[in-house]
Amino acid sequence: MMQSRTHTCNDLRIEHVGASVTLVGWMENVREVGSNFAFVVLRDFYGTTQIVVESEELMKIVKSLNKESTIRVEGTVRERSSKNAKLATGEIEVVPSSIEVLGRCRYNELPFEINRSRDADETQRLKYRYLDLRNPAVKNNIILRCNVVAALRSAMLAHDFLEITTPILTASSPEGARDYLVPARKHPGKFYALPQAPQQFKQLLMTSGFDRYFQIAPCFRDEDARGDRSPGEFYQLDMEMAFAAQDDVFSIIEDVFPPIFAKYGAYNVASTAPFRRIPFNEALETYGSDKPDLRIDLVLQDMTKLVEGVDFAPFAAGNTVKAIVVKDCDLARKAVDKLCADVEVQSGQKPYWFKVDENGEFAGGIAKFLADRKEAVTAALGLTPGCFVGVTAGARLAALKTAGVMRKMLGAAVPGHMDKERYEFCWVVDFPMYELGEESGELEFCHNPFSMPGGGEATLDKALAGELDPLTITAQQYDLVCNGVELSSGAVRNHDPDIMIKAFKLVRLGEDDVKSKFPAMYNAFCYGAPPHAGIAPGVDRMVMLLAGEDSIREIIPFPMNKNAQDILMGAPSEVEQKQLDELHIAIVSEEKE
RNA sequence: GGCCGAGUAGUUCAGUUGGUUAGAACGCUAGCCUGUCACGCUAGAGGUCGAGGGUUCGAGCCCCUUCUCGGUCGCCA
Repeated sequence: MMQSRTHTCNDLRIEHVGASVTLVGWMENVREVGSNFAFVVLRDFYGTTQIVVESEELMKIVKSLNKESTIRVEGTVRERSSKNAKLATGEIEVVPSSIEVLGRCRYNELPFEINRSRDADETQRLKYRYLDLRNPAVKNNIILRCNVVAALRSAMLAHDFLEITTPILTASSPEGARDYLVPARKHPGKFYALPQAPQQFKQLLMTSGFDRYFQIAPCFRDEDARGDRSPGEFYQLDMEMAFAAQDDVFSIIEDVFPPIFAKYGAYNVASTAPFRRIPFNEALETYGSDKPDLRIDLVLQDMTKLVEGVDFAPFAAGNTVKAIVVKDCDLARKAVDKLCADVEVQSGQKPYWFKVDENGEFAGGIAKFLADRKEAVTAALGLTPGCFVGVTAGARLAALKTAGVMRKMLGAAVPGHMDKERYEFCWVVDFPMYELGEESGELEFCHNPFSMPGGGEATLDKALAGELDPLTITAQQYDLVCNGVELSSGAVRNHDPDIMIKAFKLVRLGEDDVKSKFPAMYNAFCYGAPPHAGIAPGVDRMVMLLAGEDSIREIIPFPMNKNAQDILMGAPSEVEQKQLDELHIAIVSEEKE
């Protein structure tokens, strides 16, 4: 057993003094403090241990090695004459009798210094991810991920959920995100698709009589990346419950999540079960977002009526005007301008502002437009000297969303309005079932056509009879939101083929469309389906929140870059003509305009 | 695809109004150093300033084009 070790680099303590030990690991650093005298820092997965080299012979070996080579050290544990309290193994050192080279590092200069890899350029880090991951600060996020997944799995099993895997090669689905397609060799011209989510399979499992299903499910969507959205693939804690309603799903999640956040989170948990439930419309009106960050204590106020008749174009009749009042705000003019510019970049709409000076007078920004109604505005918004008022105006949704962006930025910029170091959960409920398509102007499904409408069949009947505006129909659909991050989306499903047909009829689709678009599910539901509901929290985003990271790439072992490329492995790549031929695929060169 | 930002030594960055030989820190190489632990000291090597074109007596800096990366919007039932 040549490469076995007696201890890890985090094991040895003062009580081991005198023991003969064998350690293996990476040569992290060499500190030469004299001729034929040096301290070698040996690092393995578990920690670091100091090796003291005192002989000419061993010094020769060490000097012949580049840092990050792997070595095997046999020697004796000795008490240090100068101890290092910052290190777990800081009271001892190992005096080697032999040093064996296991894996030579061929380069004396690395692409980045291991312990500072997080400062390196991201492309560089991804290209040398195996070196990046040697950095304990990087590696720890992956360990955290493993622990969280294990905790989720055991919590779900404890709640009597069965983990069932579903196909990775499946059929392309007509709705939703862009699919990743896989050509079918045995079926020229036909394609498999990688699942965007196991949605239909889990609903089929419910129909099959499995009462509680879950899966740490890989999902594939060919859509562009974001800071909190990895391109290509991600993992969900996908779950579904038969004979269940919204509250059943909520209570499982409220049972499973808080202990895991408490144990593994970077911050203390703030929310306890039951989480706050905020109807979609209220979330939009109060926070300007359907994923409100409840760590921020600022709320939106409506001032549409207050500014009626004001001669300022954005306040024109028909527009919605929202205000965010920040008390005791001492943002400098420069900071205000910067904040407004940032809001405009993120929301695509210009925000406005004014201040209340120490005499209660309006000053700066759009103050002059409001001078004639100072008292009314002061009273309605509850303004006091020292207030900063952010104002947004425009079409209702645009004004609300811009205000939402401004709320987040003010919360982050003005001290005292956001306690970052906690987790604030809430459920956003009662999403609208339908919306008017931006291009078509026609009624369309807002989100998931599989959701049960609020009020069920009766509501749809009324809408079909023209007695009810379909835009007021809510779906029994819910989002789990934590710190302004959409952790999860779920719904009570529509398990009744008749109600399904009616739901589709409202968007001008017939029974045939339902059957042809979702044949397996439609047919299955015709054989007696249980009412069922579920949810699918994103594992990557959850770990990101727990790790306190801002980029999703920090918690993925081998992430792709923004452009969905794996720099390390060189994917996507060209393939051999033979492979294309087998798959009946011809590449058509892109025409340049 | 739109908008914004970035690209200078192995790495992270600075580089003034366009003006001599493009700098620093870390890393690397060599030498010195027997208690360092971000070791220290001395010396040294290391640059297609992303690429292409233009303006100019002169471009890292100004203009145009282009590539790459990041952020953001679109997109993500």
